[in-house]
Amino acid sequence: METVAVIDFETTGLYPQYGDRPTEIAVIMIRDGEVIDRYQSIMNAGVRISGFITSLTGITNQMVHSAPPAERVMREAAKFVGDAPLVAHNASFDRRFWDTELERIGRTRRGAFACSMLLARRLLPDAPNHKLGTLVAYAGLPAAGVYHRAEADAEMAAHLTIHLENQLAERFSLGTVTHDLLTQIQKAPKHQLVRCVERYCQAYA
DNA sequence: TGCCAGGCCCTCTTTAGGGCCTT
Repeated sequence: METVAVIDFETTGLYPQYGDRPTEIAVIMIRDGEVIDRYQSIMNAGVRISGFITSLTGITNQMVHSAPPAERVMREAAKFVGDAPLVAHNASFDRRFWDTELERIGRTRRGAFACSMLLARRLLPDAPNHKLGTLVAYAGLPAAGVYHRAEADAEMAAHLTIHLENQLAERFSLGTVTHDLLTQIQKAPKHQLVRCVERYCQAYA
């Protein structure tokens, strides 16, 4: 599989359109089933962190106060990702922050997003739920550190993505699993997983 | 925590509503 960037944001809240900003980002680069590189940084976006977010993530106002500005961190992160296609757990959330922060520095996203949660709903339908931590435990993957910190969550999402690729390759006897196939699967109706993979294989055989 | 989203899925559905998942 091509090199893919698995990203995770910690933020001040859920809604960039209402002023929420990132406090931390991590990017885990994976290729051929292995982690090959990583980037992580806390960032200062000039927005106060609530007590709830500090209790959730452990990231304090003091920590971001001494961190580099969000614009600098996002430029570094965008350069690190380059043209690689992206993956995030519940990607609709990270995609909104990624696109909003890139717009702030005058850039636009180049790679498509795949979502490990949507993929897990199709490939691991019997999991108790499809939270990142639950899926990591369900699949027997190693916990990568403290939940709700960007690097640990991105690392676990990366291992989950690799696991889902392996499940897909094994189930459908695929030599390689492309990021494009992942985005096709997550867009297909849940009950049409088999048909979606078959169509993809026929089109690119 | 606030009661601010969005895309997906399920069902007591389709002229709808609620839960999941992310911080």
